[in-house]
Amino acid sequence: MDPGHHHRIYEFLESKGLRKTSQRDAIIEAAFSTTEHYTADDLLLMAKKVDSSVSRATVYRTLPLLVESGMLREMDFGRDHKFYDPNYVDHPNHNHLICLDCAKILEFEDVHMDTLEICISKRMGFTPTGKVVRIEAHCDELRTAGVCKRRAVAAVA
Amino acid sequence: MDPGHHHRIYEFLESKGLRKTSQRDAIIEAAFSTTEHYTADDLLLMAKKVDSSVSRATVYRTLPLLVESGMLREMDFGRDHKFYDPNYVDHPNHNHLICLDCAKILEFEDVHMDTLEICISKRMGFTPTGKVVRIEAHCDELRTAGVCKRRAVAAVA
DNA sequence: ATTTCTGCAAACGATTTGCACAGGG
DNA sequence: CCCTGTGCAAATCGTTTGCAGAAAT
Repeated sequence: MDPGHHHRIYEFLESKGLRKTSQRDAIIEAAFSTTEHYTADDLLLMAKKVDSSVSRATVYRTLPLLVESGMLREMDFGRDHKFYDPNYVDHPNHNHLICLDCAKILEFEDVHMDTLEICISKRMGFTPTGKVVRIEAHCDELRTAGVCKRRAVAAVA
Repeated sequence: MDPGHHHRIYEFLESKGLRKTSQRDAIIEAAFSTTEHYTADDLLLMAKKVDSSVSRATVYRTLPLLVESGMLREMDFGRDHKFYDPNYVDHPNHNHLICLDCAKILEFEDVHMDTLEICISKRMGFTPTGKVVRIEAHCDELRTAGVCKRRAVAAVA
């Protein structure tokens, strides 16, 4: 993973008078070692592989910090738990398309969407700071060919 | 409220072999007596005003039915609890703009947004069934005039 | 009569928190 | 040293569920 993530996070922590610890280090390393979305519990497992002394409580205490730093995004996919998305650092304006057939979550960026966000907000008398766009859809390939080759390819498009 | 809501819901319930009860009646009446968003607990309070025998359990058991019927929409506003939106019957494609200054939730419809949903999905090889768009923004009037007259006007635009 | 519904209260499960000790500055 | 961070286990709180009686068909 990009070690720049560590830098940026610790800059943020330092600016808040917070300390560098081995547990936070492990959690941060785990948090940005993937481009997949994960739950708090997923992250606990990943962080434990780096440093087995990491506890669930520390993960739950660190997550809000990562979110506040802007490096990690909390997501509501309408499921039971909260998910976290580490891809906003590299793609700050990306959106999600959820395949109803295989439950895969695809990410996409779209300039028109971003422009529209601003136009609509202005029209209503607002200045937007961000948006959440989630499209739910069925896979065409599955319908026509009976198979969904996409299952393996859930990355930023 | 429009009594047609009752009809449509009971049609749905009947089609599933479920029964018409006074508690469900009270909950349905409460659920569509407003255009505001509410939580399960809010709905319990509203339903109790109609029929005080309604219990929290029944509200929680009825909500998924209303959602499944398509008359009510479950919403994640990124807050603690789930919210429910009764306005999808009349405005099936509406979206939300959340004012970060007064926390009011404004609803809006936009054809371009709907078109874009389809274009983006098609481009990725999908056929969309729905979308969730949430814009977070600051009120211009509050910034320039120091007051937000909008606080009283949270309706479909 | 049969089956679904209901209220109650207990259970659930993800997240939060109080505490006493560990460890960074 | 001082003060923040940690693990543990208990608490929290919205939501779900088992059960025995009530109501619908």
